[in-house]
Amino acid sequence: MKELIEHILQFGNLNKQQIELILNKATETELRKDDYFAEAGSTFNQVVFILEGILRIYYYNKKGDEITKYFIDENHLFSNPYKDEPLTEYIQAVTDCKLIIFSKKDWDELSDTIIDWDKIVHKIFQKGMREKLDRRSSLVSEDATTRYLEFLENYPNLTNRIPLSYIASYLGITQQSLSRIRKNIR
Amino acid sequence: MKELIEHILQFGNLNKQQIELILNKATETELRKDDYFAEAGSTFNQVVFILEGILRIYYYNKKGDEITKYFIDENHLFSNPYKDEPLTEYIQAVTDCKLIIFSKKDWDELSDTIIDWDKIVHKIFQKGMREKLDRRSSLVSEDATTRYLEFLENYPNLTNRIPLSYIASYLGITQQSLSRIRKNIR
DNA sequence: ATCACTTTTTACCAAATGGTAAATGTTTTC
DNA sequence: GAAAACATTTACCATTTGGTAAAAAGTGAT
Repeated sequence: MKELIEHILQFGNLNKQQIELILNKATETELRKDDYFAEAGSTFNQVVFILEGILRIYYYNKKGDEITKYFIDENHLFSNPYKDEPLTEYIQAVTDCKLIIFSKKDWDELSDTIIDWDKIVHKIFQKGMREKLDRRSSLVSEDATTRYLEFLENYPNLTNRIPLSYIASYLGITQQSLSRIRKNIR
Repeated sequence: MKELIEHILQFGNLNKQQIELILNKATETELRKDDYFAEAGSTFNQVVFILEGILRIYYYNKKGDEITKYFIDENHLFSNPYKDEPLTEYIQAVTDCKLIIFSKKDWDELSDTIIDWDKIVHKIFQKGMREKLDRRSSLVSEDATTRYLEFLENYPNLTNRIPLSYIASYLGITQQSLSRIRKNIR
């Protein structure tokens, strides 16, 4: 659980008691490769920290293609930004995963006992959204080769752990195109 | 200022005193078409509400093309998600604008006197980021025609107020392509 | 090692988009 | 209202990407 606390401490200070409070509410769990953490149509009201592994968030467009919206990897927190609304996306384990989970209720109640909790949480998720937005922004305005190179920069340690087809669906191209691009880069 | 208060009230309750507190810190200002609200390299520490007009946020990619990251229009709040860091983007008025401005300091101090202020603010900006992310997501995975049609849905009342070249740079295509697409749709 | 299964690479042609340049249309300024 | 400045459309061809299909490479189970 050290990783989680270190992660949170980047966004604000906590004393030992407060850290205890947080850890008391945490539950560890695991996912196998290809398992779903959550599926479109369901709701999920949890806050999740990835100790190990990679998740991908994807949906289907009108043509029926799988579109990968983003990946989340080790040492990142995430939750459902659309609180009680049913999900429109699938959240799937790309590799085996170890997760730490909080119920949204427990997570929010921490603001009763930890001053600044709301501010810390705000910073954490604000940063997460910002990163996702910035990464996706450049996907629109560049050609496929550039997009792939930027993907390599943005997710340097994910490349060899994710099937090519997922990366292609993240970049908005076919896997054939991505394969061709890889070939031309070398 | 009514519009601003109504906007905030969508995200939480405020009594009359609290509304007063907020309005006391607000300053009105105007921008002319093509004026810059902020430029890359500068910092900006304000929270802005658009009473009238449209702003666009853009940057330059490696090739030197202007890339429009997003538009912000009437009745939306925004601030700089990268607090004290220098901007990498330009914020420009697409039309004449009327704005309400808070200094970041004043804005944040409201949390001393308004319980739940942090939570309300969190919700507001979370929603803003979510919208931007969702809108950009679909830009990656669809062809140019579909992207343009989605733009029309997402920003129905902006289409005729924004030059075609800005829309094209938002969609990640050339203005020639967009012109061709427009022609084919009719 | 072999088979079944999945993932990645190739190949071919069709379709979409980009680059350059010019023509047309619209707005602003004097 | 003419000239200048700016925005949009059109046209031509080059390049990139997609669609379909098949081959090759990789993986896991027996």
